[in-house]
Amino acid sequence: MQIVPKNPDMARARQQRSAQAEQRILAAAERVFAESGFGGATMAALAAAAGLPAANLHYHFGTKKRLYEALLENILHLWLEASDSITADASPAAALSAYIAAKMRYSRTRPYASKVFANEVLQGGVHLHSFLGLELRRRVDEKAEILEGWMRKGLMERVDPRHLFFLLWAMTQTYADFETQIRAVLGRAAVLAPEDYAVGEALIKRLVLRGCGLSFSETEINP
Amino acid sequence: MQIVPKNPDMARARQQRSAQAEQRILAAAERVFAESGFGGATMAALAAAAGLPAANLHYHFGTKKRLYEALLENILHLWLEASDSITADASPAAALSAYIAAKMRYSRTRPYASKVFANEVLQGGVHLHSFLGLELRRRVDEKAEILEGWMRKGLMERVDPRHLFFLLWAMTQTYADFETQIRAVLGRAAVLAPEDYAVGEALIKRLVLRGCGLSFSETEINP
DNA sequence: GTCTATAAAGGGATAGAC
DNA sequence: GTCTATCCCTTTATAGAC
Repeated sequence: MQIVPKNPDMARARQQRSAQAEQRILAAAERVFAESGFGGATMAALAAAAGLPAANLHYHFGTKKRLYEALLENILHLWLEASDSITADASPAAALSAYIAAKMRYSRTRPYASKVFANEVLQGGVHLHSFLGLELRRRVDEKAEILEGWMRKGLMERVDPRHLFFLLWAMTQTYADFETQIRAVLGRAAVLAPEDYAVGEALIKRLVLRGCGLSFSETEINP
Repeated sequence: MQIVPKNPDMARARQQRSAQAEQRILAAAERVFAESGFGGATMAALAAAAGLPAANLHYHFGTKKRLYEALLENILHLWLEASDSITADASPAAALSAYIAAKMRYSRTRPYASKVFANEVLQGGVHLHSFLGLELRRRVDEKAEILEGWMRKGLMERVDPRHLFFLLWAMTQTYADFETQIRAVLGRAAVLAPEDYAVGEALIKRLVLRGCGLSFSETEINP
C-alpha cells in the first residue's frame, strides 16, 4: 500500500497479499461492528476476528475510524443495487416484487452488513451525511418519479412513493436487523429457517401489492 | 438508596431526592445510549447529560452496565403497552388501526427509547434474553391467538399473525429508529414534520388493513 | 447523598526488529 | 508487509472529605 518495490513481479505479489489481507479484515470487521457497534468494537476484537495482530489493521487502515468508514463504503454499494428492477417500462407488480425479493435476499445473505448500516443510521448517520443527503436522496427521487409515472398512467393507485420506500426498507431489513427478536418469538434456536424468510417475503409482497391496488396471487409471485 | 436514616421525615425527603436524581439520570441516559450505543457512551458523557458528576451515577446505579439494564427495563414496559387494543371482542380493523396509532405515537414521542431498544436487539439482545424469550414471546403468542380467532370467525383473511407483528413493528418503529434516513430523503432539516408521521401512519394502516382483507377508507381511519 | 481527587484497567496507536 | 513490545491517553470505578 505504501511500499516502493524493486521490480514489477514483487510489486504485484505484494499488492495481492495486501488486498487479500484487507478483504479479510473488512469481512471480520463487518461481523464485529455489527455485534458491538462502533464504540463497542475494540481493535483487539477486530484483530482476533481477522486472525491478525492489531498492528496489521493499523498498517492497512490507519485508524479504527478509517477502517469503519471503508467498511461502510462497501456496504453502501450493496444497498443501492437492490432497486435496479424499478424501471419506467417495467410492470409495477413485477418490479416491486423483484425489489422486495432482492432486499430479502440481502437480509438473508448479508445480515451483518445490514446491521452495521442500521447501527450507523440509528446513531445519527454522522459518517453517512453525503450518502444520505446526496446519493440516496437522488436515487430515491429517481425511483419515486418512476412510481409517479405509473400512477399517472393508472397502472397503480396513488401512494406517497417515498413513504412506500421507507416501509419497504423497514419490512425487509427487519429480517436481518431484528433477527434476534424474530428468532425469539418463533422459537428458533440458532438461525431463522429458510421458510421463515419465505413467509415474510410473501406477506410483504401481499401487503405492498394490495396496498398499491395491484393484483396479488401466491402463484404469480412464487411460481 | 442505601442509607439508614434517623427519622421518617428525613428518610422520605432523602428518598425523594434520590428518586428524582435517578429519574434525571435515566432520562439523560436514554438519549446518550441512543446516540452512542452502549459501548460508545462514556460515564463522563452520561454524567454531563444528567448535569451531575460521574461519581453520582455510580452511587445510584453501581456500574454503567447496571444503569443500562435499568434503562432497558423501563423501556420494555413501554414496548408492551401498545398492544392493549388487541382483544378478542374488538373488531380487527379498529384494533389493528389503534395498535398502529399507538406504536406511531411511541415512535414520535419516545424516539430515543425506541433507538436504545433497537440498538440492543441489533447487537444480539444479550441483556434481553429473558424478555425476548419469555415475556415477549408469551405476549405475542396471546395476541396471535386472538388474530387466529378472528380468522376462524371469518372476520379477517388468513395471514401468519407473528410475521404480521414483525412487519407492524418494523414499519412503525422505522419512523423513530431510521428517522435520520427519512429526514435526509424528505429533505427535512432538523426534525420530521407532524404530517410526515401522519402520512406514514395512514400508509401503514392502508397496507395492513388491505393486506388482511379488511376495508380501508381514509375517513374511517382519520376522521 | 453529593462532590473532588485518584487509583486501576483497558484501549488506540506507534516503534522498530524481522 | 507482518510481528512483538510498549507508550500514553481515556475510561471505569472507588476513596474519602463534606
